[in-house]
Amino acid sequence: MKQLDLRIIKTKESLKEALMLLLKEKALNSISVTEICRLAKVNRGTFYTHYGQVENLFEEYFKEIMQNLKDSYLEPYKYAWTIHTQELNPATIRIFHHIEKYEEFYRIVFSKTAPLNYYYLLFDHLQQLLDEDMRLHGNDKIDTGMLSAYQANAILGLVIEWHRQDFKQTAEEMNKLLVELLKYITRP
Amino acid sequence: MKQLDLRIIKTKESLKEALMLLLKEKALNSISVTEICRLAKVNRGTFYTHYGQVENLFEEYFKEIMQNLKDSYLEPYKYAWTIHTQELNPATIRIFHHIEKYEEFYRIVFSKTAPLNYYYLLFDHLQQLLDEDMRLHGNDKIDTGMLSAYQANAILGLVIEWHRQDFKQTAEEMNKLLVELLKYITRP
DNA sequence: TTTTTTAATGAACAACTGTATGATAAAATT
DNA sequence: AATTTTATCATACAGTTGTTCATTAAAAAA
Repeated sequence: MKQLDLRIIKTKESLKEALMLLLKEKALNSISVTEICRLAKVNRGTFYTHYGQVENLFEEYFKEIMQNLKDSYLEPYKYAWTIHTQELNPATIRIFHHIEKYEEFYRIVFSKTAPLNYYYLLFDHLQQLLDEDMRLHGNDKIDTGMLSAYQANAILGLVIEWHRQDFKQTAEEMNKLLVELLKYITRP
Repeated sequence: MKQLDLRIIKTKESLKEALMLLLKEKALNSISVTEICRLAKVNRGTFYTHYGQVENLFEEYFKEIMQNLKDSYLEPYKYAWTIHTQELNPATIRIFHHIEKYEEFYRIVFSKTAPLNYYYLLFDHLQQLLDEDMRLHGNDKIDTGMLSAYQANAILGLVIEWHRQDFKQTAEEMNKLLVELLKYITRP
């Protein structure tokens, strides 16, 4: 009967809370283990029994956001899109709104110093969503795996451009832009 | 009359050489400043007067490869492609061969721990090449900036997938794959 | 060649890293 | 409630980091 030790839960919560506080002040790559432990009032050795480095702690936060991405996809629609229903599938439509909602988080994930791993993880989640959606509603004669990979790339490319332009567009505008681009590409 | 001090050149060369040696043994993110300086027989303080961190030293190597990417684009064709001349522009055709040539380098650049910054730098170079090519040979009624950004994303997405599959395809196969994908996308 | 400039050096510094220890106390098990 | 398990703790260690400073020596300028 393996029960989760309450001490572990408390320690992890303290560490996460400390990291969240620090992230509002400084960049992820400039936050030290010592700093987190001081703020969390947790022994430094204890940090190392759970996480090897600050990034591993951040990844727990990452997983939460990814779960939310998936959840928001399963939720009934509630955004202000209208025209794109036929042109974009639900997973695509929602990704921009999701990112808009967690802008602070994605500023970290797409910052210059962030490890490429976050990009890969995000890619995997997005591809999976697109792939599931295609198999449910799409043409089943095509290789959904390859196509979802290509589409995930296209969308993430657009998201990166969005980030580089400091998220100045709204999520709705990004959806429109994607539709325009697809129109241009598919009708040369 | 600002002349480049010979001592600086020698120091930088030693440091670079040491980094290159270490990169053959271990990952970039596990190489310490101390280690490089020990091997290069350069004082650690001297390292810090030129570079703030190991990544900055690596970026000099990065610039070299980017220069080569540009050079190889200006060179006359010498690869074994035939069919794609009408379907892909020269910059696109060459990128896969270039990456194949410097596979070792790109394994580092696309590794999970590599900072996203390398991706951004590579993107910028690629986009510039595509944009130049479009303005020379392409339709000048369209927004080449936006289009080159989209194309650079599509190609880099494919390259990332290539890396994740351990570069098992040849550069020529990657060109063919891109042509196939574009065909599929533009003829739905 | 001599003088001037300045890059490289060695040494020292506080702070952080990653790891290991036995002691303590909180939780789970009986 | 008593016992067992184990997470956390304080402490210590050698090694790395990033910085500073006076000294040395190599290069550039005169």
